Amino acid sequence: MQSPPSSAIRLEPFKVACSSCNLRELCLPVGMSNQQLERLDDIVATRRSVPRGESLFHVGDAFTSLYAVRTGFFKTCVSSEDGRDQVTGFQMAGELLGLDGIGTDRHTCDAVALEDSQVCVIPFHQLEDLSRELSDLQRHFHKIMSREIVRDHGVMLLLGSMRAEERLAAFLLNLTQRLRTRGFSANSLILRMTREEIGSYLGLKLETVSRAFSRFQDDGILSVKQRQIEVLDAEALQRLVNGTAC
Amino acid sequence: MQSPPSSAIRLEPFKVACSSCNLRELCLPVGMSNQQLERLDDIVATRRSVPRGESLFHVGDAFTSLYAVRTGFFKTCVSSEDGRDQVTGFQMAGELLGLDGIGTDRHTCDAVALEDSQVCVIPFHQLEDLSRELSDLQRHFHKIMSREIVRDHGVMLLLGSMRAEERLAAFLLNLTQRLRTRGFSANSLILRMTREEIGSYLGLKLETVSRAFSRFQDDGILSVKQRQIEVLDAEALQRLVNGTAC
DNA sequence: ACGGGCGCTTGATCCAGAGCAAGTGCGAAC
DNA sequence: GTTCGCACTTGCTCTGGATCAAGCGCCCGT
Repeated sequence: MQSPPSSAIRLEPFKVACSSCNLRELCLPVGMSNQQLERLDDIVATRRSVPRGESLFHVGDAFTSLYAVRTGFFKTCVSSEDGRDQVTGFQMAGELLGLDGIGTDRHTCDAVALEDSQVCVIPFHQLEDLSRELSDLQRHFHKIMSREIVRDHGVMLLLGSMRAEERLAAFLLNLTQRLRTRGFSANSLILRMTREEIGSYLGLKLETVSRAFSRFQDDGILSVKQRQIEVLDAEALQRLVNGTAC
Repeated sequence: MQSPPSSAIRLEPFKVACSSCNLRELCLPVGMSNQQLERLDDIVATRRSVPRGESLFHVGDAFTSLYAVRTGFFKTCVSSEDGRDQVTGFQMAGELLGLDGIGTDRHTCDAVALEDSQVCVIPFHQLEDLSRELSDLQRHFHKIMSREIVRDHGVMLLLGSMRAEERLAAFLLNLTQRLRTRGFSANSLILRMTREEIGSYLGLKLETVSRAFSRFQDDGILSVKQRQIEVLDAEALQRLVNGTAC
């Protein structure tokens, strides 16, 4: 095999074409005209493959680009001076990674692929330049950043005021909602992350997550076979999140 | 008094002039030339006064503008379907409010003045238009949004993995840091919010916050007289946050 | 000056979730 | 196919913070 140097990370310089991407309606270029899409295509010139377990970027890495997940699944995590670790989010196809780096020109979290993944590389300064010309692009980019802030507020609400089972219910509903948007079944999902990663995201220990899964199974709300989850009673999950089931 | 209709909220249409504002180095127009500042002055044409206890905006309000705090102090809070409430942040002079509204054209949180306050009204679409012309402004606005995301990640870390006293220590260090940036003493501060609001922000009950304050006072880390706080040993606070003092 | 109420403190008890420990099962490597 | 290791489950105990309850003190309005 005449493969590139033994780096786990491969750059693929061939054309990607936002204009023909089936994630178009989820990703950055929502609602842009074909003509505008061609301009975007010019700057989104490379993909990058990230094997399971590898990082797309690390805390402290120089920030140059945003990344749109094409295939696969990521987690982002921050850590404090002492080794404390916190998963701040999970990203699936069509979602953007790297917004954290804009503020300081350095990434402030790690982005780790939870399965073999591929991302589109979006050089940020070129995106800024282009968005000064295309107000639709500018508008949409601002909306994406704002929604990220709103999403984080939701997680803060969850972490600050919900009990363990409520947190897990909210998490599962959020996942199924996002899968549904992507055309997948809303009732059957395969978790890409460990119990420990779920726990970190939800501010719980892995045993607590495991117990909550078991409890949901006993109550007939879920069927749980390791990472294969069937949602049997989505309404019950919703009731839990709403606090109605207290 | 021939005052405007008995609304608690007053609009003041006279000129504010970012170019001569002493918050210039904290607020939106960081690092802009005088010529650029004049353009910004044109769109930031009004102030708005918000008396203590009143809201600048509510969940569901149409989003039209960002607000820069000129004087005073705000909290932002979100709430879930059931009455659960979560303070998502506290904003002081020079900080921006309203970024949450961009994503959906509706505000997703309440912004409440914790003391009589005054904000500059920044019509958002005009800001977008201007930032398409002034790349420095565009760049800076993106940095502000990104930093907000990074800040939220920090809060998630705090809520997800810190113990009560660590959370309060982190909160106090964050406050003193921001006050220092504004030229105030780093060791003496007056809290603008109740124990309950601190607790909501930190995912704790007000009794726990109160106990943590008492503990810090007993340990000689703080002097606490109601809302008047003296930081006697900032290093001890830092050690707590770092987990070194476990 | 004084009365009322809200915000705060402090004590006592309770409990959800952490921590610890002992398995179990599945998937990957040989 | 067998072995190894990691992810997960489950039981038991422990504890940090919640909850309940009582009182205090400061500020504000009269």
